[in-house]
Amino acid sequence: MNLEQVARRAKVSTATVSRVLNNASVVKSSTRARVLKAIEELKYHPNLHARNLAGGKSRTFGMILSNLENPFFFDIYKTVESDAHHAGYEVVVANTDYRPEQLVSSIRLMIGRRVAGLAAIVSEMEPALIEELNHSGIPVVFYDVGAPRQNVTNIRVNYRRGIEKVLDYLYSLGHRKFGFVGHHSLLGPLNERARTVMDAAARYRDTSVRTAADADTLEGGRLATRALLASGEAPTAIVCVNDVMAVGALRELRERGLRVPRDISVTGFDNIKLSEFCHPALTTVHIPREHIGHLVADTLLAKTDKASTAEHEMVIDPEFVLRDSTGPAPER
Amino acid sequence: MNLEQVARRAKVSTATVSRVLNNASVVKSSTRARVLKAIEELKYHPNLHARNLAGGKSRTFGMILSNLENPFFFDIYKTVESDAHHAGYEVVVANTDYRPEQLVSSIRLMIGRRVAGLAAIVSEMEPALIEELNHSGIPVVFYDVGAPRQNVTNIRVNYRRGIEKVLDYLYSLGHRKFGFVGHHSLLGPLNERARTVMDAAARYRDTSVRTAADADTLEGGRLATRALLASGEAPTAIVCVNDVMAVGALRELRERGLRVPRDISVTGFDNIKLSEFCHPALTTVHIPREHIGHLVADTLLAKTDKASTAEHEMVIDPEFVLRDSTGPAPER
DNA sequence: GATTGGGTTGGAAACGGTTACAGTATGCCA
DNA sequence: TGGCATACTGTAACCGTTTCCAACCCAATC
Repeated sequence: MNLEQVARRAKVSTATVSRVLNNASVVKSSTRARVLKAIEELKYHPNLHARNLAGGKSRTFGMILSNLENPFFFDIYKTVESDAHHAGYEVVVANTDYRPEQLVSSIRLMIGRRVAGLAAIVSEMEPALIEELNHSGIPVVFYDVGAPRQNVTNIRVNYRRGIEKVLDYLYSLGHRKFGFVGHHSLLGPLNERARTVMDAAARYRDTSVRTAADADTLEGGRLATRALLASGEAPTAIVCVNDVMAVGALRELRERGLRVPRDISVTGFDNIKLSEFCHPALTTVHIPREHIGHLVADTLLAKTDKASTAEHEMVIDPEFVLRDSTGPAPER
Repeated sequence: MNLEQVARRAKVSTATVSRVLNNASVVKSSTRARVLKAIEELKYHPNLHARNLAGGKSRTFGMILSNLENPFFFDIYKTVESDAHHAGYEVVVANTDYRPEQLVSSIRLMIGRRVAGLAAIVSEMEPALIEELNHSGIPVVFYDVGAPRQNVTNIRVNYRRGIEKVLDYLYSLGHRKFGFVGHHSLLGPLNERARTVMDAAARYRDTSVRTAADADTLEGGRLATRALLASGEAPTAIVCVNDVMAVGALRELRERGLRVPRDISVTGFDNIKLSEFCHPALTTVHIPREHIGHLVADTLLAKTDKASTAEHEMVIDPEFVLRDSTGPAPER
């Protein structure tokens, strides 16, 4: 089922069929009709691999994400996909599950596919990989990764500011003992997130912080919280690295008969839809995922369409969202 | 950056480089080393399009889902992806958002990609599309779609049984007025799900059912519940088409000061992780998504590897899961 | 020393499209 | 009637691989 068969059936050359398919240049309308009829009759579907190979172009963006199950990543993906689709591009996704080797193989795959652009929304990235990508000549957008480089746009969220807003608020409510619930990939020595909490808390002389980590899931949040409570004196406020884990934390606390926020306060991060629907609704920090998605899509499209005029670094300031999971520190 | 350049650098022919890449047949180890070195130095990445074209095979499965955001679909996807990856295949996903035209274009795209197999986990599918797929010769696995056909395996969940279990239980608790929260795509005339509720409820003379529908999201569940409560006498139990919408329902009820399950009962469907983590934990129906995922992956792999010996129809029986969101019907 | 044959390697034809370029037909004008 | 745009359409090279088949090398065998 290839061009030649269609051509034969329509009694034209493959070139003409190709022209009809790309509805480019001029084809006599009677010929076009004949070709379309043949395509229809044969249920012909052009081979995309051949097209990409011959055409040299790719109308496909790649997107690599740490955890598509987390609405934070999903929302970004969805926006990018929608924008790209609108512009005639399609998007293929890869999920790394926070596994570095998955990241490597996904990137290789994307290069092999000769995608027209790549968005990497992952928490950490080896410099060597960035180098490899750079060398491939594929336009790349990173989210939250180190130093910007040529051909690479970096979008970063001022995570530190967000955490500080949370801690300031909790401090003002009288909280002095904080617990931090994170996930493994965020607690590596290179990662700034856990450190941010420590640093921010350190601004106040009289505070203490303990941390526990697990996977980036509901269950993970629950287990981390359990670990946190099992070790030493209980905190009066639990700061979670994201909303999903915070919901897991809520569940563990409820099970232990602790009432939120009366007995203990909890905060999330990201402001995913669920944070508004769980009980109690989460005090959290809003990260404008749609905005980020548009930014990513715009950047990719701009980079492929013409010489890049796009910014090379964009910083986004997160917003504090007050809901029902935080309250005054209980008296002792 | 193509085979030829690598070949030139390693002073061999392209055929040899290809052999090294596919580590097939025999290549003298000294030659292989030379080639690998050249590949490394040039940061060469084989062009997958060319590979697929020349090789005629594709090591890629396609997967089309109604709503990847819903953990129900995501869990199936994840299992398939993992199994496929294990067997050396990759998976490309497409999300239809329940939009028929998206489904059509996704299928066309998959055919164009010449995927080695396709899993369509979508709620409805035009016969003409099935025909088109069949004609393409691509092995296909459907979930929950009409009559089985040649080259097509169908996996279906006995949804009716699940709903019946829920209604029987609620009935035994004294409930007589049910509300049904569904979503648009499931309320079409062709769809059996809404009807299932009606039918099952009709077995009891003294019941009444009203329905409301919205999208397959937290917000949708909330709005549908609101619509349900706004119209006439309130039901004593709300049966939701899936867990996500049920969590949305819980939220709306809480906001109205209705306590679950004291004032009103709520049930979900699917048994996603969240149903255990929300408050109150949802009484629901378990659908073995991992099992389904393995089934899908196994079927696809079996179909591509050899002549299909796979079943052509598999039916899965769902299990009732009792939790905290259901209780006796309140006295009037 | 010629023959044989296994282990390696190279040449070149696909795979299914795109596209630059050349060719043909048609209509219009001088 | 010949010349010449103009509007289509066909020919064939090329995109980057795989793979069949032939060729080569070299040691073992006769």
